[in-house]
Amino acid sequence: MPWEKSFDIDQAIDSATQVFWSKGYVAASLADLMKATGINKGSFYNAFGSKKKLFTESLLKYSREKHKALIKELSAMNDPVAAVTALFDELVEQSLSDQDRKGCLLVNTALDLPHHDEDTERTVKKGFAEIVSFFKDQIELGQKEGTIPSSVDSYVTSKALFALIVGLRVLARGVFDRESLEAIRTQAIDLIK
Amino acid sequence: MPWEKSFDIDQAIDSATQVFWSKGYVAASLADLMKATGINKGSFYNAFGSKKKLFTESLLKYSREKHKALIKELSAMNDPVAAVTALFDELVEQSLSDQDRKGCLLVNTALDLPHHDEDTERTVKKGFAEIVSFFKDQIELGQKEGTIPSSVDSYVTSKALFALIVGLRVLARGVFDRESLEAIRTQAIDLIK
DNA sequence: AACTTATTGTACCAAATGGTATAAACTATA
DNA sequence: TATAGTTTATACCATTTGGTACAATAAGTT
Repeated sequence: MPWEKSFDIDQAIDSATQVFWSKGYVAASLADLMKATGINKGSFYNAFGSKKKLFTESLLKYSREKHKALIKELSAMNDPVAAVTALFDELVEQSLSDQDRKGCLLVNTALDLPHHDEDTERTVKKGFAEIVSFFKDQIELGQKEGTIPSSVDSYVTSKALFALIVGLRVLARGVFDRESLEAIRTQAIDLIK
Repeated sequence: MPWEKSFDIDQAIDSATQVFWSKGYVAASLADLMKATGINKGSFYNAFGSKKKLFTESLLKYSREKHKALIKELSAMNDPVAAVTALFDELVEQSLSDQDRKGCLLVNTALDLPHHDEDTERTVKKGFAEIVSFFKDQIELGQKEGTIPSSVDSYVTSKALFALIVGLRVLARGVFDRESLEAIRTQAIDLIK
């Protein structure tokens, strides 16, 4: 085995993710991706096979590192109401502090789902299902603890909370200002009070 | 003034709208638009000036005819809870019956706002503001009537209801099934009960 | 019949698209 | 040192992109 790869493939995927994230799959050109990753065309196709395959890897890595990591952290709080509140707070702040208003890669991709393949559809659905489950788990945990009223329908409310997040992430891309985004947050938390 | 336009420009805009709606602005090519409208390239540029200008007209016409018309109709019901319920019902049914899963042109465009110009941003914001206002008006009307509890914060809840709609329209493009969409609807109505 | 305008078809444009091919240089192991 | 795989650079590919130019034709008004 001669000469190990001289560039960090993981870092390259991260750089590429930034491009897909801010431009979208179609608008992200090979030239953009090469520039961002700093990888030559030859090495690019040798390493990733195609633009599509790289996108798949980007999406998976994003889901794994951004989504799952956050959910895990929040679940560890062992305080359902605080965990849900923290998630909304985090997303509001994240959205407002991002100058590029990239939103969420999974949400952006979800809106474009009719133009993607089944692979992508599966990844998006799975990533989303994890968040809905997080909400459902937190609600049911809170109901056991007595911190969340038993009148809350965990099935209905977990899906609604998730829909609010999706709405928040879309509207944060240029329509809503801080005040309006915080209104969404306020109502969301109110759902489990 | 010789020879009036032989094709219906309004109908052409509608046909173009379908293309923008299902493919998105960037992915909608001139070839697609010419094929859909049945208009030759020469006439196309003579009539619309550019792809961008046609998109602007499409967006305005969509907002005018689809959004404003629906809101006006619902407001005329003079029954706030029923009007809000009807809006969510309508959107769930509309989303599920559309084979192409096009979603809402304004929502699709909103997610792409960072890549559009100020013209488009203004149109989207205005269209959305009208829906938020609709919710706010209905809530306040219901509170006067006594059909909606005064504990509801019309500012917060109108924005949250709108975020739910945006989430619903995104998720209806491939992630959520009927049951999940109806959960959003159920929670939405519960907000004003 | 003259004039004005709309329409159509075709040719053309430079630029960008995703992707392939290839040759040379480089580097680690055997 | 031979070898095998990685890198870079460049050239190339057909196709598509939005947009322009133009001549021919059609149709209504004066």
